[in-house]
Amino acid sequence: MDVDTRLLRYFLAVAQEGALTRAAERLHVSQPALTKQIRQLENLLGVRLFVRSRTGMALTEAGRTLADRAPALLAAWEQALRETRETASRAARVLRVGFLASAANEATQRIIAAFSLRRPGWRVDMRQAAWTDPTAGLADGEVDVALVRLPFPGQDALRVRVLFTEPRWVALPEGHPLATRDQIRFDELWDEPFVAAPAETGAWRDYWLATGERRGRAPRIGAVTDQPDDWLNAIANGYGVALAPESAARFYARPGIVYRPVTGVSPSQVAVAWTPSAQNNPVVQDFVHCCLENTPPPHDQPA
Amino acid sequence: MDVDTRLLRYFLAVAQEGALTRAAERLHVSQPALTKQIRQLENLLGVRLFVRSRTGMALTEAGRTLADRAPALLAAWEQALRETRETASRAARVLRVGFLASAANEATQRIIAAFSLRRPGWRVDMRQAAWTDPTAGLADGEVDVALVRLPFPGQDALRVRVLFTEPRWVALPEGHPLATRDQIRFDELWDEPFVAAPAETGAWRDYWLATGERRGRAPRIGAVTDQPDDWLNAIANGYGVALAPESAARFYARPGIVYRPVTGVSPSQVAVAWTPSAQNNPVVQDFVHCCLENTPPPHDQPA
DNA sequence: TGCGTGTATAACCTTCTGGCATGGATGTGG
DNA sequence: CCACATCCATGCCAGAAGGTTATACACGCA
Repeated sequence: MDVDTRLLRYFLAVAQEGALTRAAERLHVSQPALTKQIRQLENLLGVRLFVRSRTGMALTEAGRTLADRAPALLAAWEQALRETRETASRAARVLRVGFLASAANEATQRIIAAFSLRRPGWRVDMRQAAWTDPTAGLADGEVDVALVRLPFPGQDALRVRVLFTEPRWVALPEGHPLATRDQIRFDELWDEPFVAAPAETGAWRDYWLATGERRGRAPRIGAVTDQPDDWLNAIANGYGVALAPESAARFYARPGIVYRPVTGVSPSQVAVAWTPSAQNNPVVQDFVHCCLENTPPPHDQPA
Repeated sequence: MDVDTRLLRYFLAVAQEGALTRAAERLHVSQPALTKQIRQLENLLGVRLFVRSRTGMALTEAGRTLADRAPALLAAWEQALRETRETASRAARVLRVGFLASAANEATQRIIAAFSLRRPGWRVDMRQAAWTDPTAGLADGEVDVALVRLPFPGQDALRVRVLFTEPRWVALPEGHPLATRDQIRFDELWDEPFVAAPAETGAWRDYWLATGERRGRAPRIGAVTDQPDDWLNAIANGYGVALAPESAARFYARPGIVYRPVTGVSPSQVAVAWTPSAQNNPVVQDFVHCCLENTPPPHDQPA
């Protein structure tokens, strides 16, 4: 009786959403594909998991039983996966470092150099993560340690140390009325369309839309992108504006886009993060120390 | 990162056998198929799990890590599967009963009738198991309770009550020199070719070859079968002889085959078995009581 | 040199999965 | 009362994946 973790993920999504249509959306597959997969899972087990109705899909008792156990199964698999990868990188003397585009920026060079001095036999494998994964691969076990920006979903399950903070600016298309101003109040941007991160990034998306600083007004979404390049294009083409760390003005300068300081939004925090299981990995800890020693002050307190 | 339990099973088989060729045999797939699957698993994880050599496949450190965790993952899945199916059958008021061909024989009718009286609202779903599964579906969660013969592999993980015992006889082709004898000593059969169960049935196969009563002499295998019909044909066609419970003489009588009593082999035990998790399932316990009350004596002690 | 024991590759077939378009059932609002 | 929105199910097609057989390649050994 062989099952794919994919089937379990699909099943859980339907169980949680209570409807094929919404679950399909969340999973980025078409609704007919989900219909077929769920039916196949039921056939495989020989058990009806849902009762169908016009209002959606409701779990049967048996479905409830499976839905209760599936999350632990998936988590156990993820855990085994992480540990396997960690063993591999340790055996090969490779430290896998994930980073978000424009996370630590110029500090990165210094950190790597310092780490190379401290661990001469080790190689550093830098991996840039897509924006859809604000943990930069840490959640999947793709990397041992990551340079990230706070806050992000799942942050509580990881160990985090803040390295420094940086003001958030706004990126505007060149011809925008506000583009000539030296400084902009955030409330002036409330009604602007924003270029946003995909919905599945949750708290991350909200943070860069600054929903907390809008006094309850919903943001307008002009476009959704998940890569730096798409993001820049969307802004340059006038689909919307976007908040970005100050350093983006240097690292993502491009004709057609201007960056301006914004008041009234909290600064962005750059941090180094690792998994609890790497707490006792001396190489990871060495890297963390190199981060702390090669970035400007406010990195005393854990976040 | 989606994985199939099949991939984990394949991986474990190769890890345990230390060679693709032998593992492929055990898994009943071709060696090239296994080669591809293992490579795919490695690509999926981005980790080398084995070092290849002419002498076989040796686990890497990372492979060792995964091999240590995989059995628990598979067991957890099997457990969830069993519980889900059990919930389903309980909700539908169906008791799924597995049985081996010729397990309880004539007693079966009485047991079912008694159970129907005790649990009027319930339906009994009888499922005959293939000989390749001496647990009659209990191990996979296909059934809630099973009528089996002892001993079988995995018996210790289940709850078992012996119902009665039955002498083992021998089934011979009609023209066989011993076919005219009233009674046969087992040592007279030591050099006969036997019709055996498939190798993967382990202790079950050994029991019906009576390897324990051969004083260390290896049995001769004349044919391997996994269905009653094949088994009867193999014997009738003279590929070998086979031990069988006395009742087979009634239930599997057929021209070309004679059954004769054998001395020097222990009797076969017929038992009812259930999983530890069904220990508190009152319906299963009712069925067990019906078994005990509708079979001849020696069912006082748990086996 | 030929054989046995390993793994890898090639060519081919079948099954599975996903996407799109569409159908059927059932409420809901103008 | 009809048009529309919201569900899930079905049919059809393309591409990917798993399986099989035949064969290649590497090596130790008689």
